[in-house]
Amino acid sequence: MGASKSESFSVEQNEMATLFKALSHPARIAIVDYLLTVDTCICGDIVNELPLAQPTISQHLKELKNANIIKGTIEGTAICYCINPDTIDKIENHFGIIRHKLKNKCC
Amino acid sequence: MGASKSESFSVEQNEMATLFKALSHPARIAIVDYLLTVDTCICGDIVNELPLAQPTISQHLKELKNANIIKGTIEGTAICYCINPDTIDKIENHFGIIRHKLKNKCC
DNA sequence: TTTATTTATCGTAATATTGCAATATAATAA
DNA sequence: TTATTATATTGCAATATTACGATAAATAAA
Repeated sequence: MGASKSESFSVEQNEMATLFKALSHPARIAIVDYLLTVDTCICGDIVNELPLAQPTISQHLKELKNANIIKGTIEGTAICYCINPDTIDKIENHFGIIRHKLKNKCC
Repeated sequence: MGASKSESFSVEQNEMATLFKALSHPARIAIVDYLLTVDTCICGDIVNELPLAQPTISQHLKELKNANIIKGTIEGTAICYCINPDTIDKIENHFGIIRHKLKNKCC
């Protein structure tokens, strides 16, 4: 094997797993961190900030975009990236539910 | 290649990526979900709840344990699992920081 | 048009993950 | 001791991820 048996789980479970997978690489965490340090949406100079080659960054950005964690808008030859607050809300909400359910537990 | 260049990123970035990786599989989300549906720590009958073989579940539990998302205490021949609220706090806090930083952004 | 700039895609090698049968380990019960 | 029960480990095949050089595509500037 090697492939996940994703069809065995609920849509919600797969959705959350997909979101977390998008955040499961230090380079992608670093990209999100960087997007948060600048005042406005930046026109992708992320390549200069991270110790990875341009095609690798492009690939990581694609994954973050596919997971709706970031948005990219074309600005001439460049692309402006920013974080999608809706997806952050979604994840926060997920942990809010976990936190609430944990209140009734023994630990 | 194939291996992550984790040494190129901060300890915090690697820590968060490791946490998210542990949650990046639907089976592991399902395990967390299940642990939240029962009133007390359950003595691992998770195998009966999920459509995966026992060694596969054991492997997923190991990954959740390594990431400190769940704790397991030996109870005779069985093991009682429960969610580690400290790690949930850690993740919630991470998104709290993101949320706070997003307040000053254009989007 | 030609050239430069920026980002995306292709191809591929190295490595990691997933899943499970078989087997091992550990604790309890008979 | 010898089962029995519950969980872990090993080994392996199938698949996915990561990284990057080479190259393509798209837009802007000269």
